[in-house]
Amino acid sequence: MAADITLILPDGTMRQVAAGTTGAEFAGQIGRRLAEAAVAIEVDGELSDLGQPLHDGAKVRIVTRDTEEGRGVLRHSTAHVLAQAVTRLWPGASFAIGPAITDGFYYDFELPGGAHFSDSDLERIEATMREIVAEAQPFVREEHSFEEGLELFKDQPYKLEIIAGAAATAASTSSASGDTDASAADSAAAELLSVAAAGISAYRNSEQFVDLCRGPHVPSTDRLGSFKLMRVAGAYWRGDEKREQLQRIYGTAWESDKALAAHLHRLEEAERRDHRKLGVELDLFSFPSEIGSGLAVFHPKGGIVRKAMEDYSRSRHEEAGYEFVYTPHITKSELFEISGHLDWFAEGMFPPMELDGGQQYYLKPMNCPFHILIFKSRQRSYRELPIRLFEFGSVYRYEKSGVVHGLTRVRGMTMDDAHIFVDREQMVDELKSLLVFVLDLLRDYGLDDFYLELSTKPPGKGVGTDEEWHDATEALRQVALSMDLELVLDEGGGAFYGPKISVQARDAIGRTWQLSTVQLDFQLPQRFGMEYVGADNERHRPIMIHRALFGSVERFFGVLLEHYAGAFPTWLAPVQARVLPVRDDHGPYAEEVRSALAGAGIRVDSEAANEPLGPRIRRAKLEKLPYILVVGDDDVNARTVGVNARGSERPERGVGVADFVERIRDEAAPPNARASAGGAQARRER
RNA sequence: GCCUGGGUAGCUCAGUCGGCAGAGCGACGCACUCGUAAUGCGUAGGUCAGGAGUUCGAUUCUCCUCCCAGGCUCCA
Repeated sequence: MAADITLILPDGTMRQVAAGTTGAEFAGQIGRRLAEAAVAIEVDGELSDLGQPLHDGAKVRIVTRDTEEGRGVLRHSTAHVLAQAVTRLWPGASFAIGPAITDGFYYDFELPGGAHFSDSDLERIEATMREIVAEAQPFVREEHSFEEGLELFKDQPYKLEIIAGAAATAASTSSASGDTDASAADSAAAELLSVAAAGISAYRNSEQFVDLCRGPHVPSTDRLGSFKLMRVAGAYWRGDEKREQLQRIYGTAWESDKALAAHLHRLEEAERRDHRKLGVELDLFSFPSEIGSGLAVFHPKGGIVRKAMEDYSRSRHEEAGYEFVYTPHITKSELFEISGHLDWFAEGMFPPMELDGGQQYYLKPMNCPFHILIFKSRQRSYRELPIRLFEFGSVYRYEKSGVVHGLTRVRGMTMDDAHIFVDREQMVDELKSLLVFVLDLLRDYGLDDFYLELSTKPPGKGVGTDEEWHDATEALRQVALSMDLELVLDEGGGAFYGPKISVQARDAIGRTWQLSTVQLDFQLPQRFGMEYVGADNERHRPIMIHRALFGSVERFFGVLLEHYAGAFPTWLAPVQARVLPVRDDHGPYAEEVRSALAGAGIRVDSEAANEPLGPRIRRAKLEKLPYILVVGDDDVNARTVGVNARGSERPERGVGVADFVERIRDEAAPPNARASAGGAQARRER
């Protein structure tokens, strides 16, 4: 007898269902498989529980478990199960927030009596979670007033704080919704706040367990199961280092065991590529503890790779009109007083050393002031501009002990740093050619999947004229668009001294790295009183562009190492070919081949036949050499080599030595020196 | 900087409830002379991260320092 209601499907079609139909029932009417895959329903653009009755005229879309939204629901629901398991095992535990995150979820806890989780606890917790899943507990939504909420969670101090915050927000109705706090913890808490404005919602799994939450959730815990707890970590309440430090448990959850297994496999793959691990295995670099945290030494093989990277960069910079400069590693404090670094970057600097009767000297954290002094060393004319000063400049930054990480976050590094000084008219063209140059060069190193991020003027602050900001920002934007790359706007995210564009690269397994930055600076020229004499015979202030392509050589080395999983392309490989004589008496011929290759500029070595061929091949493969050349009786007779190329199915036999030299010589050359013109620049010019 | 967990041979890791330190791989030596991802035998290799304390005795227990990992905070 209930009248029908009409639902609007995503494709615009209408569907009549009985009044009071829930999302779950609606999904069931469309199909059993859809009902099984459903975890939530979007109603008029908002995610909602499947158990909610639908209203007339609702625009609905079933959210299935194998979509990002669906996984988010699964992960969030799994986080609740985690919290329940912890409260079962540790009665009296407080739980704070537990959102879904990329690939998984976490929940923050405080255990009674200052207890803490250990790794073995994760197994116990996971076992308890599986019990809760097996119990098929429903997720029941409850709506409460703030007063009821305070009573309901009276033993949960963190929940009380969230509710109190929500009540306060609700009270000041017009409070701006734009909290731009970026930390995950805060935004997770903020989401709870915003939906709680009219009271609070909670989800109850059992008599004992209820959690403050906006939802939606899966109908029952038995819809969960493809999860794994990953690790325990510390985290500050609300991301504030002055507040309580809670215990955070991270987990991952997926729509199926298969998807979970695939994720775990991806993690293993990433671990296999970890540059710290490869650095040891391939004997590239190390971090001797005698030197100190975050300070790397490059071994000979790493040195070859690094030198090849740097040499190529130098050669391209030379072509692009840069001039090379060299500056010292330490300086009197005066320089950084003028630049302002001591005002706003002192924490990131090593403490000063006191010399010459009280004079303070600092290790440099940046190269820019030095390059400015080179500019200022004599009077400059507009005819000289643009001036492009390049340096592989070593800088030292006092990174806090907890942030040092492999080669990607170090305390001593070498920046491929350049500063370009231009006048207003040149600025736009210079930025355009610069971005083209940056992307070309990165492509030559084998990265080719980029997106750009443009950071614009922070509201209410900023040195330089509006016109300068506008021109520079527009130039950056135009170039970004003309590169046919995705452009992400970071509105108002620029530094006060100028707009910035950064190049983000995706590596071979899809991770993104922030690499190059191009930063306009309207401030330092002013602080240093930089000038040039213009065509009008007046003095003018140049505009300064800071730019680093690699970021730091160390970091870029680490990125490339992971991108290639240690298998560097031939031109970067520490050893490009190894000659293996099959038997002792092939040794002299092997040496002849080695010498021919070495004479052609190839980095080649050989390994005598002290062992069977198999193990020697294996060793060379583990070292990820591009080419293994096997020489035996046939080759000695025919003046050939057997070529076992990295990545090829089967070795080639009977390749003439001269033919092989021709072939590898091209590959071994840097991209701009190849006969086949393989460089990105050459490709673009064709 | 904070939280938690670590540091044992070049690498990966056992082990020691406080009583002479172990394996595999690698290195080195000898034998094998071999056609595309692990030949055999043998040898060497350790201040159990460093320092202090407790103890008859400390790699093991306690404290401090250094270094590493995963997070949090930070990344101008």
